[in-house]
Amino acid sequence: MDLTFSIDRGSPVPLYFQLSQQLEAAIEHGELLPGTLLGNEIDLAGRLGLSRPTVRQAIQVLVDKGLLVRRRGVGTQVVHSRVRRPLELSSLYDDLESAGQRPATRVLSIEETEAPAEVAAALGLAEGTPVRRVERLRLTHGEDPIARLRNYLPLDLLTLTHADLEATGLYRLMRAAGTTLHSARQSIGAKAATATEAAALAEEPGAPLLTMQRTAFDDTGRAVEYGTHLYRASRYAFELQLLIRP
Amino acid sequence: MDLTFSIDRGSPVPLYFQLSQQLEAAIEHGELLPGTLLGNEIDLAGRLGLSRPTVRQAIQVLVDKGLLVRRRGVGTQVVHSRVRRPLELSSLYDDLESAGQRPATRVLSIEETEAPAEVAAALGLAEGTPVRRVERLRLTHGEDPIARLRNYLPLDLLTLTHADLEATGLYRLMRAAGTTLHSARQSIGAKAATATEAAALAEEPGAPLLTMQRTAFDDTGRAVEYGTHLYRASRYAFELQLLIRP
DNA sequence: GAGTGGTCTAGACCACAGG
DNA sequence: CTGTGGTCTAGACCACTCC
Repeated sequence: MDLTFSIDRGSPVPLYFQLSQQLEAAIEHGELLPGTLLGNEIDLAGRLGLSRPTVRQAIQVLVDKGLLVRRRGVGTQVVHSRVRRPLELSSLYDDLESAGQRPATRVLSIEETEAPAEVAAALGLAEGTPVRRVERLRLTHGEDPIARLRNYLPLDLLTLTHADLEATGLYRLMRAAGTTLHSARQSIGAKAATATEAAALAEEPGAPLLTMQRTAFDDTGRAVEYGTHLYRASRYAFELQLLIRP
Repeated sequence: MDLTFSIDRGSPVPLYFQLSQQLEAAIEHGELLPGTLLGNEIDLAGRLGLSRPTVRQAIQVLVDKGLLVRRRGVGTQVVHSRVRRPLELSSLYDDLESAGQRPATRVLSIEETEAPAEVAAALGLAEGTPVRRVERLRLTHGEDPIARLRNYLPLDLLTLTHADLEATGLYRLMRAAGTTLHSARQSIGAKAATATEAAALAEEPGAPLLTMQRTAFDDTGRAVEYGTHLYRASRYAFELQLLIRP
């Protein structure tokens, strides 16, 4: 533990966050190897000119990320590799964010419709309430289709254009419109492709498809998006990492 | 906010945890309705005879669970319904824990084999290292099969018997043997059933199956279990809730 | 301007792990 | 026994939101 961390008290970045970022970088770059003890919190605080609660807060951030483990009477250790680069919300970020980079997006339609029962229930609206429906195709570099994405949104949240959606991704647009996504609930299943679905996705009828339904909630717990998506099983899988609460 | 919380300083339960539990119960029972402001932290601390950091710690627990939202300059609010009862790690708990309750388990085999490449890579062992392989069938009340579960474990972790596995579930057994699960990494996909798989699961060949591969890690980041499982898409879906980090 | 959460300090005592 | 993290206190100043 002869690493040096530098804390800049003039920065607007919180001290605990400066420290946690530098710790994370050191772990990521292999300067802190798996199993390494971090040294006790009080010494660390003294060396950095911080108080112990501030150091604890920094460490807690990485414990929450699964990079460090605390053991009472022992110390704080770097976790034994592999639990890295979480890909955290692969599905959600890949679907909603996707800044028009790797996978291309083709917008099939943007329409105002009356919410079917399933959608109304998910969004907490009355059946038949007008909502916006967006259908998109996700493609690999303009070639093979990967997924058909169908999203429903309340009308008052934002306005959508084909150009925006093909350039920027739904998530960024919602964020720009002032909506902060906070949590989401997903259900992942599988089914055999119907003839229509197969045609849209360049598969054979009966081919296995992954299905995903998601409801996303903002800050206040309001449902701001419901999506029901289809993925070609031959081209896509959901990666996810989870921490287990004791 | 005329609720009364009682803090017992004689209890071994941490004060912040006593408070967070009572808050959670109040929310769960509808005594604190969605949207309710909690009242500022300093007053709350004063009323309870606690310090502000302790109250903050209690609130933070519920923020992490997605039950409360903090807004600077505004206050702390109860989230607008629906984001409740997370089903948190449905897949993992359902698969590993399963105290022999709802879904029945039939143990097909427990064998010592040499780790194939895929398993060795996941567990961080050399290819060909001896490992324990467990195959189980998950059934609804002894009738229809739901899933075929295949797990690989290092030999030194614990010993397994058919009786134990049908009664208690792998997760509990590992815990009893001193292993604390800490995090897991999963991949969820889909495929068409082969003839063999179809026969085991009472499906037609070609029927869609959900596939899941999982590597579970303990405290120290050591890989302690690798599983590759098949679920009948007609009977099973993964439910999961995730929080989004800003 | 008033009120809120966000951050930070400098201490303290306790519970648990290990030799 | 010593050393560790776990909890807790009583303050302080700041940044933000809303009126």
